[in-house]
Amino acid sequence: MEQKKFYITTAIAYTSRKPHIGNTYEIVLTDAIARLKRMQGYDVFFCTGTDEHGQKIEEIASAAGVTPKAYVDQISGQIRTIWDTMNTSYDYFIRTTDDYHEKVVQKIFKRLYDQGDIYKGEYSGMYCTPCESFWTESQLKDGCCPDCGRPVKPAKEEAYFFRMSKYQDRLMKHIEENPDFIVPESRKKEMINNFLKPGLQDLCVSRTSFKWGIPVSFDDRHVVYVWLDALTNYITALGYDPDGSGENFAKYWPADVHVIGKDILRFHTLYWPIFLMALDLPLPKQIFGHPWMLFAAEKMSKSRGNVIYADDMVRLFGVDAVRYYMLSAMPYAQDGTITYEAFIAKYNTDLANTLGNLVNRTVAMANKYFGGAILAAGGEDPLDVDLRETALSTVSGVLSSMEQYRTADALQKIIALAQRANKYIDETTPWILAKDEASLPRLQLVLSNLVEAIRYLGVLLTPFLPDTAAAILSQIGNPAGDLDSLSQFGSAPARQVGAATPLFARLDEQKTMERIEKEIVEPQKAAAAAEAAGNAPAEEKAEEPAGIVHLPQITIDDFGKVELRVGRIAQCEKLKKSKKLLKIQLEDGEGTRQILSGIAAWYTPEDLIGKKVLFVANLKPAKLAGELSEGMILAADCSETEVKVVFVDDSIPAGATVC
RNA sequence: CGCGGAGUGGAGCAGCUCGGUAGCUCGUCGGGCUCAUAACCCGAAGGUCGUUGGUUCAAAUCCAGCCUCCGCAACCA
Repeated sequence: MEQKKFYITTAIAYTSRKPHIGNTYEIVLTDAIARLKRMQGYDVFFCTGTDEHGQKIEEIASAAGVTPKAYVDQISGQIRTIWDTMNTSYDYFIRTTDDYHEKVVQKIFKRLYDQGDIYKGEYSGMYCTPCESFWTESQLKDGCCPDCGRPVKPAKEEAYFFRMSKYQDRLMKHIEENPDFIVPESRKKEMINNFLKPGLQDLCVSRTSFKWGIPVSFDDRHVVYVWLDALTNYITALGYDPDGSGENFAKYWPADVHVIGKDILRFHTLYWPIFLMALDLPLPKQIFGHPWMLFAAEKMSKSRGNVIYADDMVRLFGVDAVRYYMLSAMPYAQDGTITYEAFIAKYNTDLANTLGNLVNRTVAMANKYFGGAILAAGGEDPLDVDLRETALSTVSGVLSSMEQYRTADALQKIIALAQRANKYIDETTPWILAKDEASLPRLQLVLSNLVEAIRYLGVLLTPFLPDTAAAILSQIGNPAGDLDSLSQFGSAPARQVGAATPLFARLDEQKTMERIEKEIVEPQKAAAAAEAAGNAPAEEKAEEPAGIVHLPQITIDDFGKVELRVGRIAQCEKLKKSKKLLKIQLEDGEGTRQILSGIAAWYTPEDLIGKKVLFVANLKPAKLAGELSEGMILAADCSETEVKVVFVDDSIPAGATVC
């Protein structure tokens, strides 16, 4: 019998830091899909791993005083530990620093170069000489290097580029002909309208400005840059080799689905298929862009102090409780949220009250009334029939929801079956049946039906909550646990149930919140404080620090280079093409000059016209949104979300110098 | 007019493809039960489905405009 194969992947996790619970969602989601596919008889290959190269890692490692390799070894290990803690059943864990991967990426690069898809060109950007770093304009802070605060200058760097345009039409056609290639639907439109229609830019695929990467085999000043390295993990993990691939590659490629975060959809739906076309390989069947898990409606970020880590949650609540929240509380296409309160509520309602209590009360009754003996399910009372029908339709419902990877729908249906079973208990009132000798046969049948319904729950929960499912099946006497056994309600034979052991202890909200505060939040705050005090690794470098950032000292001469003057805002209008920019005509004492300022979120033109402000008069003009900007108006960053312009007294004439 | 998404009882979501009594979970109120983890079951209150107009016998659902949020892209000088 030939088994159908199913190749499923997560994105590989970047090893710059420990992943938070939002990052962990992806592996759990993918795991649930993979486990169900295995139950359905597929030969599943489930691949995950870590993405370990790049400038950022090089910098973090050097700040921490370790080699990049030592650093990524540590983080990759940490990530793998979390994946294991989450009880995920990946078949292969790839690292982009694996010898095999590096070797094949080099071969791929060479091949693409030889066949003309990769060419040598120039990458231009802003360069900070002391730091030896390129920055894009948007990364600059006040026009200076975001790292050291020193000025940058436009510079060019030799780089290799991939000719995206060549394959664009083929890709467009593929997307049109395969409506399920990109899901959800809304993401597909975004990709087509934003990138494909305007025309794809050629992609920079090498760098010379850092070393921590895979060297280009024929030009060792260059390392392979990000995506050509990272994306190819999906095929190198299977043993792909341009000169002859391994068995797994032949067996499993193309991927059936790449599960990824919506933020990297562009790379997976545009660049990756094009790379594959260039290599003359089949494209993956589907890219599934899942939404983000947010903490109380904000993107999780360590600097905001709102990070939740999966392993902390598992330590307090158990792995299946965390898996359950992720899989049941996340909407399909929109971002979902996690709060401790919501977590506790969901845990109590579904896991403790509905599911756990159902199993507990049923098993307790079976033991109490019949010493744990259970017969095969059956009965034709309308109540029995309804329970049976609900159980059977739950099976098909769960499977069809999962066809679209709708785990929340699937779990909701499973819980609904548990609710139906709880209701069946109320309807059949076993405790009354137990009082009359004559109704004991009926009682036995009722309990058998209940135990059978619980068996359905156990089997159906297996992909989502593997440990809990096993515990349920064990408590009801280890009946068959495969999907086929669900085709007939009552197929499980007579047996003995075990002891009634609660599956999920109910949580007291107040006490639990106190415990979370003490065991998760406080240690995290302490760690953050220690880090702010400066004795922690510079792990946080790329993100905005919590306190005031001081730049290096400058001399009076340095300051003298800045021409600060007072100007009067004569005219001001909103730029239609921009959300942030205001176009200002400024009287500078000699005439007027045009300045663009990114303060549209806080000021309307009326607020500003006639006001006097400070501006930098000798800033090199730049083009913003196609408009010339000849200077910069000074404003104060009051908080992350508020900016205030520094107005000056009206008695100061326009053109006056500030020193 | 860059592209896309969202706006449904106090909270979180489903329904919209294929128009026809607005559904689920939590919360609130009332009732029932006692096998069970103060759990379970039933009932009730609570929504003119962002707004304005249009199509239709009929619109949460289709069409157009507007308002408010969000994401992507872009340019916070």
